[in-house]
Amino acid sequence: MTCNQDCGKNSQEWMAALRANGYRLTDARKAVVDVVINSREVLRPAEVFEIAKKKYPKLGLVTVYRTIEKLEELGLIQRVHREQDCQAFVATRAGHNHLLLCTECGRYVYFEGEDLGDLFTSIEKDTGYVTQDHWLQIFGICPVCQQEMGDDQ
Amino acid sequence: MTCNQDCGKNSQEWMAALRANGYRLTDARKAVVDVVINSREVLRPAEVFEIAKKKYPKLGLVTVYRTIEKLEELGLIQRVHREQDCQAFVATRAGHNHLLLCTECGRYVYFEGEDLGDLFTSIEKDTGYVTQDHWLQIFGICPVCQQEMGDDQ
DNA sequence: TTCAATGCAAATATTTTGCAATTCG
DNA sequence: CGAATTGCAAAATATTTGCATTGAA
Repeated sequence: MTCNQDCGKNSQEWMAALRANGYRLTDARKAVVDVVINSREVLRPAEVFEIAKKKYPKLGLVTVYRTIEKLEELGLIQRVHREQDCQAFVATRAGHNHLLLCTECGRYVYFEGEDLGDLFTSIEKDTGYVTQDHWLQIFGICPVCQQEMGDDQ
Repeated sequence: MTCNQDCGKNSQEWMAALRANGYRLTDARKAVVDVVINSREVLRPAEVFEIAKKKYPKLGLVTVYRTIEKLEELGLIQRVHREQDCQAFVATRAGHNHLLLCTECGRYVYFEGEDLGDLFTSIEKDTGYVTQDHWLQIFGICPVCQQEMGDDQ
């Protein structure tokens, strides 16, 4: 089972990564991993829980939180910030990519960022700050939601 | 009293804006406005509360939340998202500017963004999304914290 | 004088922690 | 078998709401 954007990752690799870091492969973790890796949308813990519980009814919300914590620690997922919600996650893609997010449904795609190196250099000179990291995130409406919005009108 | 970056705004203007929108000018609001407009750092509601209470001891935390809500609604302040904290605010500056934030102390400066128009055009073509908005935010260490870190070592 | 605004207390919502039972390796 | 993991319940956080009192206009 590969992830939604052909990012080259699949749940077996994620489970292997967990194993390699000394974590056990439990059914609860498999359920959470499957949900996150296969989602086209950004998901919040409660959403992961609802979906994963269908595959693994014994699942507890606490385990979702704890599994997310480990996946984030291993760099397999990353937190996405949106205006009113900063506890959503997506599968990480290799390299420094940026997110384009649908504000209607949470569907996301990665895009290659501009080379902002020159900008950073000039900002460091102007401000005296040493830059460490940056976020570039774009919000919009995905094709599916455009279609649906058109249908409604 | 003007704000920390000579943004051209002062607390009287903010109070006038509140008044113009039908809100009353209370001592509690003056205290909150003064704190936010004069802060060099991004502040969370609880921090605003602690500082503003010194000027106006009767202040309640709830009033801070409610005042922040109104200031945001009027576009006088904007919410800042950071890795583990998305309920911090800064005075808004005119135009589309981006934030450079110190990860140590929360000090911030605005910088003029690149023109990302071309990027948006090409992304819309590639993905089928219609873009609406974007965040570009840089994290780093401010000159003051660089100094302090140097002193410690 | 009137009604918006306040501040307390209580209610919500979200995330974390303690712990006994379970399960992976 | 032993230790990591789980899931429940309870605790801790953060934010919002209800309401009687206060105070701006």
